Amino acid sequence: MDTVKRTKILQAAIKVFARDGFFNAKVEEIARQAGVATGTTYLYFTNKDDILISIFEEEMVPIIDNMKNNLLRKKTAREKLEAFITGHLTMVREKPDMAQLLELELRQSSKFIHGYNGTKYKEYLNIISEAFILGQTNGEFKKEIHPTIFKQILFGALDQISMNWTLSKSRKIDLEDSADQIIKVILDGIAA
Amino acid sequence: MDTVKRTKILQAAIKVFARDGFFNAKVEEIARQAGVATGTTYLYFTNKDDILISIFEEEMVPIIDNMKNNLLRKKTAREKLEAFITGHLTMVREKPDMAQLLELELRQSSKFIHGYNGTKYKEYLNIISEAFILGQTNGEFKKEIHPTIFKQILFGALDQISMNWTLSKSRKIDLEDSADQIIKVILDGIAA
DNA sequence: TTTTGTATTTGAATGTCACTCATAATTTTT
DNA sequence: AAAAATTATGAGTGACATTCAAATACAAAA
Repeated sequence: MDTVKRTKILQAAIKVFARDGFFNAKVEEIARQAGVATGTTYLYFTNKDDILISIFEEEMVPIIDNMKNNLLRKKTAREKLEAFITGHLTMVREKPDMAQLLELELRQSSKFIHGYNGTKYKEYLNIISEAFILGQTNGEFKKEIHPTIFKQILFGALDQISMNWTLSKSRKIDLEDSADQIIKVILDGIAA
Repeated sequence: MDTVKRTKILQAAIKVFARDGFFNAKVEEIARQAGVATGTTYLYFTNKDDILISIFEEEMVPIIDNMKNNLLRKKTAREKLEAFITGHLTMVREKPDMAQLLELELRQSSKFIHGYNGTKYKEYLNIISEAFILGQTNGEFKKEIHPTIFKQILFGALDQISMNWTLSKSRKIDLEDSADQIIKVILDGIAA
């Protein structure tokens, strides 16, 4: 297994998917940009979906790493969750192409939506629940909220905001601002 | 424009999409189930995506209607938001096929994700922000939170939970329970 | 009723890919 | 350097979505 060639194909795929979208991207074009024949692609990946999912799994590694390190530096659970929220949105703002791939294109892959047990996806979400559990243990957070549900709530909120920003042509909404608002709502609630 | 035939095709499409998924569904099969020729489908819809989006737009009408009526009966803004949350999850539980279509298949449509200015989608989300604005006006909710961001936070959370439930084979998680948790987190925050 | 005109329907044909596989090129082993 | 094993190639195949020339149904006029 030639790792160099595999990586070349993945890098080409990132470009092509970002430019044309997953659906319109042609495997032939990915191969061309990677400097290999169409068939070669299928020696390294089982199909087009597999290319996309592989991009996800591999791009998530440094993202998860980075996020975990950042949270390590924070003392309270609240600070950790705040760091997750701002960190996620900063990532979306600074790497919009990658964000578009992970947020939008990935969801068009049938294989991803159904039956995909993405380890990296789970790992990313678990950063949230771990911080939350810490907060429950040390008395910062309410005990009656289930960590598994909480991580879905927070991630769902973040994801929706990110997606909207990525989709909006103008991108006039300030993501820093959105981060503050999410923090306020989720951590403090909306009651006056 | 034969409305009867159009409806027949849409009904057939709902069945086929629910059974085979959007991606695997064949237009020929939809036409067969509707009792028309393949080409006829294209007299009523511009393409496969258009069929799916039309289903969405039309199925959303009674859902939106029903939701608005329910909220009308509630007095406080908090009660309205609670009703929205439980209403949405009840719908997901009681019409899982339709939920799967609206939550999962729809997002695999490239046309829907990009550039789709879904009126009905917006209308549904706006129910949230209207209730929220009411709460801000009458002093129930904090004034510093932007209604547009709030509706995305709440819908994102709801959607994530719904999607997970729909995807999970076992469906062992109780959606009633999830509703309570979302209400607690979003309305009251997580601080102890 | 027949004819002429119009709107609707049909399904075979077309075009576009994802994916395969027989052949070729390259590398490794003997 | 020949044989064996591995890797790469790209023309070919099959599966649809979509189209469109021809057929059919329908309606209005004669």
